[in-house]
Amino acid sequence: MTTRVRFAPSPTGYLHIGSARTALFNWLYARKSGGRILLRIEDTDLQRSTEESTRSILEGLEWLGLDYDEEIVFQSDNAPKHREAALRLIEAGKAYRDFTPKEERADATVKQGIIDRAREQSAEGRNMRSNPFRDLSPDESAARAAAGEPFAVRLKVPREGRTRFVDAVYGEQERDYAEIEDLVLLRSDGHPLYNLSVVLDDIEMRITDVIRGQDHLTNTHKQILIYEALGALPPRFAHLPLILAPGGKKLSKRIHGEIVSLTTYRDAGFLPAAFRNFLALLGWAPTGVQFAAYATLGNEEVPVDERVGELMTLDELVRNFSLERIHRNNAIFNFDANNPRRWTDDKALWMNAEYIRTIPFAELQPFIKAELRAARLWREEYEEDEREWFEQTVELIRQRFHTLKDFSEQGRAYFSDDFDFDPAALKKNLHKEPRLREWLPALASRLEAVEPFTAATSEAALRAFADEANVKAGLLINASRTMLTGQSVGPSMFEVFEVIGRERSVRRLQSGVAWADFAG
RNA sequence: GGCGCUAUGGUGUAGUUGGUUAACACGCUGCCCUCUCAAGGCAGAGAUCGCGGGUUCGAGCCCCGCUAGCGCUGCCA
Repeated sequence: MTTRVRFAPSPTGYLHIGSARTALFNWLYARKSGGRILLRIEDTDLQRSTEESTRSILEGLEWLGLDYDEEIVFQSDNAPKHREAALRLIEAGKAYRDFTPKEERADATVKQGIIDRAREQSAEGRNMRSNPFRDLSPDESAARAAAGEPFAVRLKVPREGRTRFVDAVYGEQERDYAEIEDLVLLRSDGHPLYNLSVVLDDIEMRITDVIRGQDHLTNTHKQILIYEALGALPPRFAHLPLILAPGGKKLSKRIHGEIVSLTTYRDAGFLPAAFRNFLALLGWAPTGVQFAAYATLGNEEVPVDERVGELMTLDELVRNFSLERIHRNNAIFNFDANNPRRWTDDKALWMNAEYIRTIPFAELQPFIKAELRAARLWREEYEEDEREWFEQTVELIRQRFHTLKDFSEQGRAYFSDDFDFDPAALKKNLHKEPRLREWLPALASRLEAVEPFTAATSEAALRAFADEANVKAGLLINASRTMLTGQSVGPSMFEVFEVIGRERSVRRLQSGVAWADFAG
């Protein structure tokens, strides 16, 4: 039987990084086993579901490079079928009508209310089968319903027995029926509830393996009960450990903000491959990852079998993936909201930088193009006449960049004459030595005569000039860096000269802008 | 409260059927390289493997107890 898995997010917000990882693992498993991965939008909670959220989920998946097979299923479309199924369960004696009036609950306090009630009930020894309508005669039940009395439909959980299943990650699971309430299948307003809808849809979509967050582990027993009531065979289950915030707390939008949203990483200049790689390593690792990351991603000279580092291409992830290697303990996503340098997990940041400086230029190019275009720095020539120059420049600057944003921010001066000077750089490299105001234009004149204009020749010219003026070359070098790029840090200055070119270099060295607000 | 799950340095992880000084990556510190900053190289700090018992010649790996964290416990998903 072909493996069929599904990713089933509820569209009640952006795509959470935990959900993104669930999607990734489902995708990896499907591709590894030559099966199919389906997408189902669980929008049964009409109040909270939004189309915008659905769009953002689709965008997120696309960004991560996770495609899906077959048509998207919208769970709400199946609501009528789910309702009928619940009603049939009543006919079959597997469920019953509960005429208890609906209890209204304020959304903000539900959680605490539920815990409080559970605590009380367990203290006085709760009987999960105590609902007075459970044993109402079918005739009376039907009569009251026919008279228009509203009712919810509850599953009639057998009095004696246990559910059991073997989770691919967590192993054997068992639960006594006595611990499971007669769960509601259908609300009194006719809306089918999560557990029912999931089971019905998974059956209809012929899902063979359900891979989802560990928060569903204990609820799986309820779903198994529904499968049994329906006379259907449950799929295999694999639950994933959760991703927690520092301190082991739940990672939530309200407390942690945009850090949990996948789009944040896209917008912050992450390469999808890098973030995907990072996500894959949260709660999973290939056998014996004990080798240092191999030097170059996508380096064909490194035999595939020896690539067991942490840096893996999509193909490698697929090849190495297995449910058995998934951990059982929750992972902590490390970040420090008060530290801009560590706004997100260190390792994610490192991995992105690693990808940016090591993937083949051709793979990186489209992302840089998009970034420069967004910053209005892109020129079509970069793909035609100036293609070589563009590649040389990118190769030079990407070595020390961490995100795609750096290409339009720190790297702005390479693509535009309109760039800002870092005040700290001005102070440190220029204003400290007023004589630079004379030296730099003089240096510019020397450079004008250099032929050809390359890193080597510009270096020779600069060093000769330094000797004659009796200044340290380093002083001129650092000053030039600031004049040419606006910054105090960057690639080797002579490489920068070559890439910026004679004309622009000379102009920038002669420019007075950097001295504009210099008082001394 | 009940039930379930988990527990290796700050974080992510490796630790094969129990066997010598607990491994890798990120981060951190120092040095080298050097025109700056990265990268890279070298060196280093950081873990009594949650705690307490037990089995064993020997336990991070097995057993028991405890603790902590997380999850579920809804006419939310």
